[in-house]
Amino acid sequence: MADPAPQPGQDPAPQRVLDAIRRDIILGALRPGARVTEAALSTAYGVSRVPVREALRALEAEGFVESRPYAGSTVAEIPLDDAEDLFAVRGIIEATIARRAARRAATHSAGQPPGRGWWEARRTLAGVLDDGDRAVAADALADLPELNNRFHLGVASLSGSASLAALLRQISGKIEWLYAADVDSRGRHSWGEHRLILGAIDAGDEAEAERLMAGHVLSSQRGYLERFTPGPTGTDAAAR
Amino acid sequence: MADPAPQPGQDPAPQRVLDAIRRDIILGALRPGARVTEAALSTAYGVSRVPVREALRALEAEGFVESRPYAGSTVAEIPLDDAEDLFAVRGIIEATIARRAARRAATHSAGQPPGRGWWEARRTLAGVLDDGDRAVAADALADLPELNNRFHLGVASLSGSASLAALLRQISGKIEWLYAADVDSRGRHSWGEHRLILGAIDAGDEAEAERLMAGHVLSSQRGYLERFTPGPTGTDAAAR
DNA sequence: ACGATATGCTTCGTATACATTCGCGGCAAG
DNA sequence: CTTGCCGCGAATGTATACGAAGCATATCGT
Repeated sequence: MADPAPQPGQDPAPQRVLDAIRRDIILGALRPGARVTEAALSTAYGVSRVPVREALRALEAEGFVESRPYAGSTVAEIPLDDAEDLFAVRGIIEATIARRAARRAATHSAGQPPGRGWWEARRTLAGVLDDGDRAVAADALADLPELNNRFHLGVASLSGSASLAALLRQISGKIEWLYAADVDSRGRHSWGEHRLILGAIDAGDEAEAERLMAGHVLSSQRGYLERFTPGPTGTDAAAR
Repeated sequence: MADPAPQPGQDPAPQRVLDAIRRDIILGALRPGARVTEAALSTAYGVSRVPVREALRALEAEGFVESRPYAGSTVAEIPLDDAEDLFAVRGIIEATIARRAARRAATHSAGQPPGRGWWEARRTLAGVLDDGDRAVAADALADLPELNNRFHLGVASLSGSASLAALLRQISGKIEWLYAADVDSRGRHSWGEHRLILGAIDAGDEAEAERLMAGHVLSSQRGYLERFTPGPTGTDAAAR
């Protein structure tokens, strides 16, 4: 069947609201400390208060807003002081994910059938890499952060671990928040590493995949710290 | 003033439902794959469907249930295959938290005023340690997992990093799920280490706090693996 | 002038009612 | 006998309405 109307057109609405609010927070449209009221959001997005409530609850679980009963919700503070530690944790998570993905690829090469969504994830990943290469060639650096995110989430899908993928999603959002308005930063210099990582995964080389991913995240961290911390001594460079 | 009504009686209700459902999942009352319907939960807990929806959305963010639009929610699978990796990631997070807590304690000792909730968290932690010692002395091992959890979350509060605390909460829930019905396992042998850790934190010894916490988590992991994996070779010991 | 109390508004929490969609059983055609 | 289609039932998604709790401000008394 060609699925005459299988496309729901758009996600169920709480999802859209959730993504929209999170995007507004990450991109700075909603500043930390700002009060976010249900009524305002519901009118802004043209939905009822119930979906907004669910979205706020999810945002709270993700750490983007803080709520107190009967006291309302406010946008949380950007975790500037946690930058180094967040990068360190992300490094471990991503490296583990890469290793798991490589292991799974090796298992599949041995003849065992891959999981249900494996081929789909693998194909999506290939498309992401091609899109990224095109964006780099066209100097469309504004698209890179989004593609970068999709690449790393794609590798998480490849790893087959929902737990690790969820952790990555959470911490990745925080780090994206750190980059804030600095959109065109994670430039082309690290994009090329993606192909190497995926190559190691496809080859089933666990150690190499883990090593490459760890270095990839580390270079990202280096780029961030060089740009945002005042002094190299790194005492308390908090912009707080 | 002495806060005439500091005790709100009970948590706001969505919170209670959330904790109750999560507890049912972790303790096995709700088995993986089971369908969880809003109506059933609302009647079971005597609340409306809206708070149940919020709880389900939060559970989904935490990875305990999986939902598809218009298709309902089901209890997720226990991430048995992720045990090792989850412990590894948890080790990094907890060690980082311990180091941060020690750094903060050292800063405070230098004369700077602690954050708002610091003293409260520190006092709570002391109480948890005492309660745990009493439980150990009375052979009330059933209380230890809960106290263990409160200790580690307390240290997270001491670290002052909401981001790391949120990550710990998430991963800690997963690991608690792994232990499942094995309630009286994380026995007394590792409880005594808590006091050492807190001592290093109070002394402001970052390196020691980090080292002790890493070893503490590692011993917990050892205990888990020894109990649940069939063979020492560790091929594919998945109970799947 | 300062503080405590009281009042009003805003916001959250909950319940009820209606629209939309998915899954499944039955039925008919090949 | 298999296969495709159709209709029904149940559960989810959404909207609206109402009661309860906090917070801010204003007023009154000392």
